[in-house]
Order: sequence, then structure tokens, then C-alpha cells
Amino acid sequence: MVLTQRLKGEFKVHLEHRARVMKALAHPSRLFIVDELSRGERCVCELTEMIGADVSTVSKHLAVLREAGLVLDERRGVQIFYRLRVPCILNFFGCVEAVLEETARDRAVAGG
Amino acid sequence: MVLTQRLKGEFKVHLEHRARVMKALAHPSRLFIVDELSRGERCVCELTEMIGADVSTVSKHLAVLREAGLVLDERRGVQIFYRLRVPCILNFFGCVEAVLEETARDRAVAGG
DNA sequence: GGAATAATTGGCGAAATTGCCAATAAAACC
DNA sequence: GGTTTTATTGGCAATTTCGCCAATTATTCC
Repeated sequence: MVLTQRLKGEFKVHLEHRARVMKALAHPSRLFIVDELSRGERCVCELTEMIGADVSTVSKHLAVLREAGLVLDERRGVQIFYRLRVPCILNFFGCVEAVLEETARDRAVAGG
Repeated sequence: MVLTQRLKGEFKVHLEHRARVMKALAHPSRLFIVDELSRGERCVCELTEMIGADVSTVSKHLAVLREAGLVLDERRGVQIFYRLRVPCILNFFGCVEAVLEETARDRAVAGG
């Protein structure tokens, strides 16, 4: 994360901000959460049930998404509901799929 | 990376593939490389000069992007040139900017 | 107030990522 | 063949991420 020389100043800071957003999406559970939230808001307990990990683990994943500015949380009674903050994130997944399909195709051609 | 219970089988594998793509973009230097390649192909030596890190470091970053299916490499003589494989990746950055702007706006409102 | 449910935070060991140096590979030129 | 330039790979220390358990906070219900 140091970028010792040429990448400096505001430009560097900007790249680091971008990287934080990408990093927040760079985990299977967090991708699952974003995908699930694209269908509507969900409480932590629902997400925990679906993922099947410890509540504390899911809570920390949600914190990562929240701190990256990707989701919003809202308490209602005992539960806390999460929802997507910037839906355009979803458009990207189409592109990711394209990457994966290209890769699969090339592997098929190569006989892998 | 384990997703111990509910997320299973093909679905899980798919999420992990997606995550690999996101992870490849989750580093400032690699974001810089993608941005730079959006303007045309570049050899490793050019990218190394711009980033200012050790060649071996840049080479490893390029390997991450290559293995994620994001870039292609081609040797011409002594040099190896890299180029974007799936340009739609660039569309996403607009959304990332939107996330960052939203975040900045909220912080301003909150008086942070 | 006390018990129950929902979620976050602290802490710790295990695993992954990062970046440099040294060694190796691959092509060009003499 | 030997040297030079360009790039990749191996290896290692430092840092970061991950996931569970335990403890804490917040709200509801009685």
C-alpha cells in the first residue's frame, strides 16, 4: 500500500480511496450480501442465516461495506436492516460475468 | 474464504470467482495499471517507471490482473506489452466515483 | 428492574497479501 | 558463445485480513 515513489499526492490518495471500495467487494460473503441486498433490504439475522457464519463475522463484513459507503443501516426495534446505498454497483457485476465468461471460453479453446 | 455452511456448491464457487476479479482490482497500483491501460497498451518497463516500484513487484501485480482475466500480455522482442481484455471494467469506475462522492457529501452534511 | 433477542466490538490465532532482493528465463546484439 | 536488456519466479519478513469465541450494547417485553 506504500507506492514508494512516482504515485504521489492527491492522485495517490484517490487511488487508495478507489481501492478501498474495491476491497470491500473483494470477498465472497460480501458479494453475496450485495447481491442479496439488490433484492431489497435485509436484517443482519437474515443475512447471517443465509451465509451460515457467526453473527459477529457477518456484522464485521457489513461494517466493511458500510465504511466503504456501499450500504446504509437502519435500526427498527431490535433488528438492524441494511440496504444498498449506490445501486449502480450492480451494473458492474454484468461486466465481471463477462470477464469470467471470456476466461471460461479461452480455457475451453485451450483445451484446459 | 471458507463460508462454512449455507453458501455451497456452484454458487459458492461462482462467488469466489467474482471475488477474485474484485480482489484483483483492490489495490492502488493495480487500479493505476488498469487506468493507464485504458489509454493503450504499455510494456512492463513503462508501468514500472510510472509506478516507481521494483520491476518484480509490478510484474506480480500484472500477474494478478492476468490471472483474473483482466489483461492480456504479448511479448514483442525483449519487451512484454499488456492491454485490457474486457474494457467494460472502466464503466465501473464511474460508479466507484459516485460512491466516493456520496460519501464525501454525507461527511460534509454531518460536519465531519 | 430482569430476561430475551439482535447486533457490535475486542481479542486472538490462522491465513493471505505485499514488496523487496536474489536468482532465473528469454530475446537481441556483438 | 557471451553480454545486455526485459521480465518472471522464489523466498522471506512485515502487514493485513479473516473467522470464531467471549463480552458488551441496545431494544423489547414482562
